[in-house]
Amino acid sequence: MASATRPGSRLGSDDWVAAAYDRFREEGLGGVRVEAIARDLGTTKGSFYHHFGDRAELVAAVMDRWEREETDHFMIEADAAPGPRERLEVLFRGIGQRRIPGEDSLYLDAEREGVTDCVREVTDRRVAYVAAALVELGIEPAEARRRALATVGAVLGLEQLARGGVGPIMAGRDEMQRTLLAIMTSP
Amino acid sequence: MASATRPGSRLGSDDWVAAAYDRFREEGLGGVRVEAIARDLGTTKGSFYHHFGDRAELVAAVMDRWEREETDHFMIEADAAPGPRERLEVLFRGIGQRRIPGEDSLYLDAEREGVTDCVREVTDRRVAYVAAALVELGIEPAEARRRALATVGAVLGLEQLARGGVGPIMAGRDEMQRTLLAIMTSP
DNA sequence: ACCTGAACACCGTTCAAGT
DNA sequence: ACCTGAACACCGTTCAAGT
Repeated sequence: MASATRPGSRLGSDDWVAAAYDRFREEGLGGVRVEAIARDLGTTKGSFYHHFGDRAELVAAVMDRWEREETDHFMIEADAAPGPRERLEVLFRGIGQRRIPGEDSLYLDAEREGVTDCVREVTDRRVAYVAAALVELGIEPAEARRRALATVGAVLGLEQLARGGVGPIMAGRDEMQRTLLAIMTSP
Repeated sequence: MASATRPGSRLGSDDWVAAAYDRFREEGLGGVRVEAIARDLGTTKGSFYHHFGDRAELVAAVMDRWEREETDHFMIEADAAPGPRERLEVLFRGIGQRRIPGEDSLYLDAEREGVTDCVREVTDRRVAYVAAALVELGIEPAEARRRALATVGAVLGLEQLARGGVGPIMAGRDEMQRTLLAIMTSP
């Protein structure tokens, strides 16, 4: 395991978070299991409860790190784009994309794991960013906000459908993004 | 439990499905647990494996029944609407709605539970129905198909966001539906 | 043909006992 | 202050033994 620590030394809560994050990266939140991580660390699951109240606390710590590290990359990328239209293209691509395998099921897992607030915050930021771009394109703020919500919702929903294998989505991903962009920016 | 059978009599696989469906209704697929259902039926979990190969088979049977019973209601309702526009309104409302608590997490659970094919089939039917209504409104078939996908995706995605509590979605559900309808039917 | 009871492997959580 | 080891309750799955 990537996070194996020098054996013999005692563990801190950060060691548990690091090992948990490794598992999240590859398997999603479902992979963040106390007993399995204890195995990764070469210790017993009993010792876990000297660092955390329960598994939910560990999951929350993992999500904190995820939000800090993996969340704003494509907004930074979009900022470099010349105009609002190009910015939207980058955003559409970015919202639907997953950088690490663990993110694949994040929206699916968030509710069951009690981390909807974290995911919501990230989504809020994205909606606001899309809305700002639409305002730049001449759409009035209230309508832009509604369309931004619809857009982000559509990208997430299509992602969901694509995983379910509905129709030609997987094949026509770019096509769908162009369609969305055209519809959402129409006057 | 609703499905408690006359005690003493032996059980058939249909008894297991009935009891499982009761649990699905109230708790979703996550509630379909062999040991818990055995308790509901007043038997042991060991006996379950004389009727099914594994839990996945039971889950598949539950989904079969769900697809037969809960899936086409709002299309029938929509058929009664006077025109395509009214039909779309009924559809938008219907797609986002859940009739039983267990459906709340269906899209979330489908992948983990290996029942994406069933959900996909239902979604396919809905996309086709929306596309047909858009064609009736004068949009050419290929574009109608793309927009129908975007629409169903958006409704599902917004549902997901609403559960996560993003922004004013919960408050402005009707408003979002009107916005979607306006955007998707624009020439 | 169906069922029971125990077993096993995997979880999360608690806690007495050790260092 | 941290850790181990065993325990408990909950899962899915298997299987010998019973009816």
